[in-house]
Amino acid sequence: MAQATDPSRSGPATLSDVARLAGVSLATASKALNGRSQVRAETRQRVIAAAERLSFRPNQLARGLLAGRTGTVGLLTSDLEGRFSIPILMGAEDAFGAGEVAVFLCDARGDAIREQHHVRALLGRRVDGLIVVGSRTDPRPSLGRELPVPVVYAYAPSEDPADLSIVPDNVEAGRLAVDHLLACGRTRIAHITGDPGYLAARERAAGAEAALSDAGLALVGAPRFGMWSEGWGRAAAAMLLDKHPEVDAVLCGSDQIARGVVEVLRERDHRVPEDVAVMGFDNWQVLTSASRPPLTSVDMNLEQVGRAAAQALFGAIAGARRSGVQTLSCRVVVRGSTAALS
Amino acid sequence: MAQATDPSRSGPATLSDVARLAGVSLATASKALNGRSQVRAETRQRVIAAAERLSFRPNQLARGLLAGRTGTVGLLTSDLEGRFSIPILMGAEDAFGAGEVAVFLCDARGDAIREQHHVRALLGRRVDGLIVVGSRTDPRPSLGRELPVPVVYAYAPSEDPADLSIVPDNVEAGRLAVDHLLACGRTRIAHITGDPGYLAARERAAGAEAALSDAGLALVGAPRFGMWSEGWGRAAAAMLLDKHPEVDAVLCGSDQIARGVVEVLRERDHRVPEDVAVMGFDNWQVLTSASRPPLTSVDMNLEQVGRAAAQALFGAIAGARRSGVQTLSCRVVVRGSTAALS
DNA sequence: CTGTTAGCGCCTTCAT
DNA sequence: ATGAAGGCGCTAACAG
Repeated sequence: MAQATDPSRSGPATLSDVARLAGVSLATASKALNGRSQVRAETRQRVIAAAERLSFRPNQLARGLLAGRTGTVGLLTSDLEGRFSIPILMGAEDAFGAGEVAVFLCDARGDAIREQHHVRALLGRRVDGLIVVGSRTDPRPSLGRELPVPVVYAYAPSEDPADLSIVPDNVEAGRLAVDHLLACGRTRIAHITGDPGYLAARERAAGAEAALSDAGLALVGAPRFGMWSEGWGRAAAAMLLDKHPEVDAVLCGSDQIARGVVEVLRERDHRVPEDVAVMGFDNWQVLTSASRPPLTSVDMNLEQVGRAAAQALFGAIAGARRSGVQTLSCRVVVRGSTAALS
Repeated sequence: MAQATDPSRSGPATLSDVARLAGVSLATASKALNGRSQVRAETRQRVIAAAERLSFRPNQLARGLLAGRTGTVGLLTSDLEGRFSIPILMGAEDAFGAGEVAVFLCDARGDAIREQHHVRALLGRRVDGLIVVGSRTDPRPSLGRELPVPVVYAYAPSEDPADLSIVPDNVEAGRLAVDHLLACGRTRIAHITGDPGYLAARERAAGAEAALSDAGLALVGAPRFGMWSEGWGRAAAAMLLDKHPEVDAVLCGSDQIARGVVEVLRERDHRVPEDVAVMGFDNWQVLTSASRPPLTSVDMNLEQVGRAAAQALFGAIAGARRSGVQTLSCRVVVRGSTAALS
C-alpha cells in the first residue's frame, strides 16, 4: 500500500499525490503550496513535507493552461554563429532568468521560411512574447502586426515603425570614438572600415565625421570602406600610409580591421600609440587583448541591448504599448593603442 | 453575432471556436484536423477551412498535458560566452528543429546553484529530456540518477559512468595532427599548448606523443604547457627557437597559440611553412583565415557533437538505455601553414 | 479553515 | 460518419 508514496509509480508526482499523502484535499494542498493565507500553519507544514517527500514540482503546463500565460518567451535569432547574437541572447536570458520565465531558442539561419516556421511553432507553444534578434543592424522585415503576442526587435530594428526595436547607437559610437582620439591629442585622423552595405559601417563613419566637423576638423582622406577582415585592414593601412604618412590616428570600423592596421604599423616601424593611435569597434576581447599593444575599442553594450529588449517585452506583455526604435548608448574601453601622448 | 468568427475576440482561437464555425462537434473537428480517417472528406475540408480562417494553432500545452510528452527539451549550458558551447548548441538546435521539438535555453554561468535552479524550472515545465553542455572537456558532476527524464552530457562528460556523454576525441585529435605533420615530411616537431589544468591540453599532447612514438620519433623537447593565448604562443615560440632552432614544425594546442607562434616566426624571418610548419586546434575561422599564411587546424566537429547529443536524447526519450562516454572523431583542415614540402 | 465543483484546450474511447 | 463524455494537472470560485 505504499503506492501513494512511491515516487516512481508513474511519471512525476502530481498535486493529488501530495494531497493524498498529506491527507487533505486537492484545493487545500494547492493553497498550502501557493502561500494562500486560508490554511492552518500546521496543515501547511504537512502538505509541504509531503510535497518534499515526493519531490513534487507543479506542472507549469497545467498552470499555464488555466492562467492563459505560460511564463515562456521565444528568442528568434537569425544567426547564432555570428558573435553579435550571443551577448544579446545572454543579456535577455539573464533578464528573464532573474524572474521566472523560460526562453525558447530558435535559429532561423537567415532564412525567412524557417523563421516563419519557428514563429508558428512558438505560437503553438503559447509563448507570451517574442524577441527577434538580427544579425546586423540594418532594418529587417516585420513579423507583422497580426501576431497574438507582443514582439520586440533587438539589434536589427523592424522596418515597421509601429513595432518596438532596441538597437545600439552606431552614430554615437562614431562620435565617441573620435572624441576619444581628440582627447588624446590627435587631429589627423583617418577612417578604415568595413562593407559599405552595412548600415553600421555608414553610421559609424557618419558619427565620426560629425564629431570631427564639430571640432572644426575633417578626416584625413575619405573613409575607406572595404571588408570586415584583418586582411582588408592590412591592405587599407598600407595604402593609407603611402598616401597620407602624416596621419596620427586610425579609427577602424571593427576590431578585426584594427588588428590588421596595427600589424602593418608595426611592420613599418610606426610606434603605436606614440606615432599613430588606433582604435576599433565591438570590443571583442580575443582580438583586443591579443593585439600589441592591446586595442582601445568601442563596446556596443550588446548585453544591455538584450536586457533592455527583455524588459521591454515584459512591459509589453503587461500591456504597455511602446513603439519605434530605441537606441542604446555604447562606451569607449581604453587600452594601450590610444594611450594619451605624454 | 460575428463573435464566433472574430479572431480578436479573446486570445487565440480554440478548437471549439473552429468546431462552432464549421458547424461540427469538438470531437469531429479534432479528428478532421489530425488526419483521423473516420471523417467524411467534405466535412474535413469545412473544418480545415474554418481553422484556416481563425488561424487556429492547436495549443501544445493542452496537448502535452494529455499526452504526457511536451515535445520540449532543456539545453543547459555552463558558459554561453565561450565559443565552444555555440556550435554544439547549433548542432542540437538543428537536429531538434528538423523534428517538432522546441529547445529551452538556460545558461548556468558555471554556477552549480544556478544550474540546480534551472533544472528545477525545466522539470516544472515538463521537458522530455535534458542536454548538459560543458565549457571544457573535463568531467563534471552528474545531475544525479534520480531525474525523471533522460539526460545527455555533451562536450564535458559526466563523472558518473552510468550517464551518457558525447565528447570530442582529443587524443585522436593529437594523433591526427601529428600524422598530418609527418605526412608533410616533418620530423622535428615541437608542441606548445595551453593550460595543463585542462584535460583537452593533456589529451592532445598525449595523442601527439603517441603518434610520434608509433613513427619511432619523439617531440623536440617536452610539451610546453602555458595558457590559451596568443601572448603565450609568442613567448613560448621565442624560447623554443632559442633552444631548438632545428624544429621544422610546431603543433599548437589552440589556434590562438598558433597565431602567436606564426607571428614570432615571421618576425624572426622563418618562412611558414617552408622552414617551419604550424598548426593549431579548434579551427576557429576568425583566427585561421586572418593568419599569414592561413592556419591548418584540427576541427573538433562540435556541431556534430551537438547533433549526436540531440539524437542520443531522442533515443533515450524513446526508451533506449545507453550509458558511458562516446567520443566523436575530428578532422584536419589543411591550409597554407602546413602545405607539404615540394 | 477545509472540501467540492467547474473548467483551461485538447484528445480518445464509446455510443449513436 | 458524427457526437457526448471523461480526464490530463492545476487553480479559482463557491460552499460547508
